[in-house]
Amino acid sequence: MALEAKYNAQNVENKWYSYWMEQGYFHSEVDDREPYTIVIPPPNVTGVLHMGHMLNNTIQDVLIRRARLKGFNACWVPGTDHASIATEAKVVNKLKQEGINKSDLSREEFIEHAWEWTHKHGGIILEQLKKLGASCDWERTSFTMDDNLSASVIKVFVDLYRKGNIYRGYRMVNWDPQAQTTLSDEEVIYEEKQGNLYYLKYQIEGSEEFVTIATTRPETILGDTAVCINPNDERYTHLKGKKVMVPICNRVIPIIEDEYVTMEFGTGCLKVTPAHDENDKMLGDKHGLEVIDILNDDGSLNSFGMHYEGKDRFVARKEIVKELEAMEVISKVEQHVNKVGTSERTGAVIEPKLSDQWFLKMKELAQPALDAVLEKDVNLVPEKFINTYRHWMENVRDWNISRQLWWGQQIPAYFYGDGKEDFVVAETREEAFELAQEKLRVTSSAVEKSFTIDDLRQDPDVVDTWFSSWLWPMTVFNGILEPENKEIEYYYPTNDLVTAPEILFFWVARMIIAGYEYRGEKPFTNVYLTGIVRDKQRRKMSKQLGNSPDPIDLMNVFGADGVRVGMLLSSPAGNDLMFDEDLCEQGSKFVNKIWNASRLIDGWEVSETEAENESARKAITWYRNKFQQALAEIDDHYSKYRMSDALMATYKLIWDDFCSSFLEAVKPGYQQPIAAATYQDILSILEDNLKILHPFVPFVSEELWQHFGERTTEEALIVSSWPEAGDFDAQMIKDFDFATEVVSGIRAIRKEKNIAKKDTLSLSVINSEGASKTFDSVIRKLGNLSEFNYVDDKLDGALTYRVKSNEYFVPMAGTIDIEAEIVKLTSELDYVEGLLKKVQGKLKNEKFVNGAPEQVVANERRKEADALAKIETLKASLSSLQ
RNA sequence: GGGCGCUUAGCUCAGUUGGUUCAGAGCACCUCGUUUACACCGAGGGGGUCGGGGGUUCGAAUCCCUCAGCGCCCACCA
Repeated sequence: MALEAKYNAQNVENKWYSYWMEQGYFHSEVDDREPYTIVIPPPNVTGVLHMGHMLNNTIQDVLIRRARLKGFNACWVPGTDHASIATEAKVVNKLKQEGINKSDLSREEFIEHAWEWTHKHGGIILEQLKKLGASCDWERTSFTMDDNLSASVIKVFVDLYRKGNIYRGYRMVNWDPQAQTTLSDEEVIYEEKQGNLYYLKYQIEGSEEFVTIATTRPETILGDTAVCINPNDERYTHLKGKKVMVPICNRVIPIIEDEYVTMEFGTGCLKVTPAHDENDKMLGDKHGLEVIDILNDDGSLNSFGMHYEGKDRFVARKEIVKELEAMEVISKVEQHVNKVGTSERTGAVIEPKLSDQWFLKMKELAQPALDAVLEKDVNLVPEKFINTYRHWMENVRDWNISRQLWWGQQIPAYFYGDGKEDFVVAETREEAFELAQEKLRVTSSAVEKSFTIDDLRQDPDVVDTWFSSWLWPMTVFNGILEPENKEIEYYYPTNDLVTAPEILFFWVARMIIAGYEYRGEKPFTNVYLTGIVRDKQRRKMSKQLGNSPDPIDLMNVFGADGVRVGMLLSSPAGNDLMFDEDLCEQGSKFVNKIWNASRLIDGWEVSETEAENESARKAITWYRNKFQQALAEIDDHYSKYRMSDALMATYKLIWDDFCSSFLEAVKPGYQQPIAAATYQDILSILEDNLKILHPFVPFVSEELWQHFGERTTEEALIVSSWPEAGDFDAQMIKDFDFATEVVSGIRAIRKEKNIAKKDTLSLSVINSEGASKTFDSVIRKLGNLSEFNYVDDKLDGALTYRVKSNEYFVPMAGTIDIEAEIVKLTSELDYVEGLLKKVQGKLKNEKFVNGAPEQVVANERRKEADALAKIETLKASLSSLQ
């Protein structure tokens, strides 16, 4: 059956994806081959596919498909992340719409709702990836809340605790009043916001005098426990040792001295609120100040807020300013831009808050992970991220790993008493009970008889989502619970990780840390950092802006292959991708081109008796060389993770060399059959083309591959082989390029003289020793020449053109525009004479002749000789015309 | 405030150690062209003082200095 005139992406894509799945080509099992492994950056389980995923997963699929073709045991592990904050927020929202508050539910009930939500929405994104053609090993699909993954997280927590890496600390943390949980430093995004700087007067105790402080957060004055000045500030020497009264609450607080205070900022007097500012906390610790927390967990003021109790911090701020104004203690209000931390997940303004949290010491753990990258044991692509990585790792801070949420792995700490230290950490409640009893035996004279296992209270918090995903490359192979199982030993370390630079610290760095800690080995060898997908105005694509096209729609319009090509056309590693649908259109045009070229071949009548055409034979030899040259380039690009360049090299090979040159040179005349031998070679060339196309355009390539041969299930393109690299004859390729230039000359004349393609012409060239005659037959064919002669002298009354130093003549039966010809030749003469002058000037320069390498000088001399010869010819031509 | 990076054709980007075919590619644009795969096409063409200035060198997109603009990361002086 002949190929359809129009390529139907939808049908073809569904057909082959199903076939690939049925045949189990995506599935990998441990065997004798060398493994090639990628673990997917797990998208949020309830997320939907966006353009970032498209870019990311297209790259991964290209890598995995090429590895499969290269004979590796290719394994791409898919999965999803439970995304504790994001998912919990969605579930809370959904319940709210049903009139249910989270606080009305027990933990178990809430978790049940969360699972329900997960099962309903989870995995949609993975189904969408299938449409893109992602050749993941779906049998290995993992979820960060799977039993064994959760168990791994608990095991690691306990282990790190016992090693002394995890501790519980009363520390300043980032509090999200909306989600009512803490966040890690990395989850806080600082945004510049226009605010006010209020100058407030605090009365000095036992005096009518005032001291003026500056603050951006007047509502926190109720939590003030000191005013701080710089001891070197001569303006305030008289204040030393004095006390001041906080307006409204009239609390008397000391004036303390610390060089931390910047004398130039504001008034040089700083109010100190240890409960609500990290630096103030530091001052408070240093000077032994009281800590007064004025806020509730939801961001409203508590009883220390006095008559503002119950009011939100921002409402309270406005109202307190009014009250202070009325009291006439505001001396000035300045416009002030400051950076406000907001929650990555909820967007709420975060509040520094003191609380008991779990922390992981990072400094020591980070060291091997830092060395790994600096020593290129783990390669970051592009390398510019090494600096960023180093900077972060060298200054890494302890990681707050507890979250006040229910959706996630509950922290395996069990409290048995009311004291802050009355807890034990264990994998199970039973184990915890034993430990607790032991501890009680030590601390109290007798174990309390009434103390039972049910009296243990497990810490209600869960661990940070990243505390589960940092184990991902290990846990997907169950490498934590069973460190010596066959799979982890075979697949780990994985090869390439493809992800966004935004999560370099959240995830990538931590995976490297965990890898070294738990396997003594890196989790992956190469990290390909993609850019951010932006729109034409360089805005980041986001739901809120509504500037992100729906990937599914795109694939419906342009086909998955087209979109894949579109994603890769302009996205070097680490560079943002300015997405434009035109790129996808270009992609689908490319697919169309491949399709039509195949249709041409498909339509030929093959004849066993037909003699081989010389032009075709020569073109086949040439293309095989050209293919090898391109393949070397493509392989080189791949080795450097230059995906766009690999694609572009493939694109040009197929479009320019294969379609425009090769097919034109081999195609039989109208309704002529093609020689069987020629045809077979063309088919094998087509097959090689499909192989290198497959990673980029898996669907159309498989469709054509299956069309042009009877393929058993073992012979599908997806599991065929990447072409072997081989030598190529560079001179032959140059000779062919020369031939196409000769053809271009003919075409130019046809155009100039309005001679149709179908009318044959005659071409003559002055016999020159330098020129290769290898592709004369191709010139004849592509130029549609009736004859192609070598002559000793120039032909009169013929149009002429030059290619390099050869002069070509096309005898014209009709008349030539002598005037125009003279003008043309004269201007060319001018140009060459100018060039000659320049070259000779260079050669007269002794510094150049003596200083430049011989080759360069020789090249200039050659140019000079060429120019002189050309001038000669031009002058001769001119004189013959005049 | 500290660190890193970028600036090459209208757009997105290549340009390895300064030197031959170094000023390039794709797209866009312009001209011409549909009987024999493809107008989702073909054949041609125009377009850049390589951000500005200075320096090193026989020679600079490439090395150095400086100025301007842009971006990212980290820190967070109320």
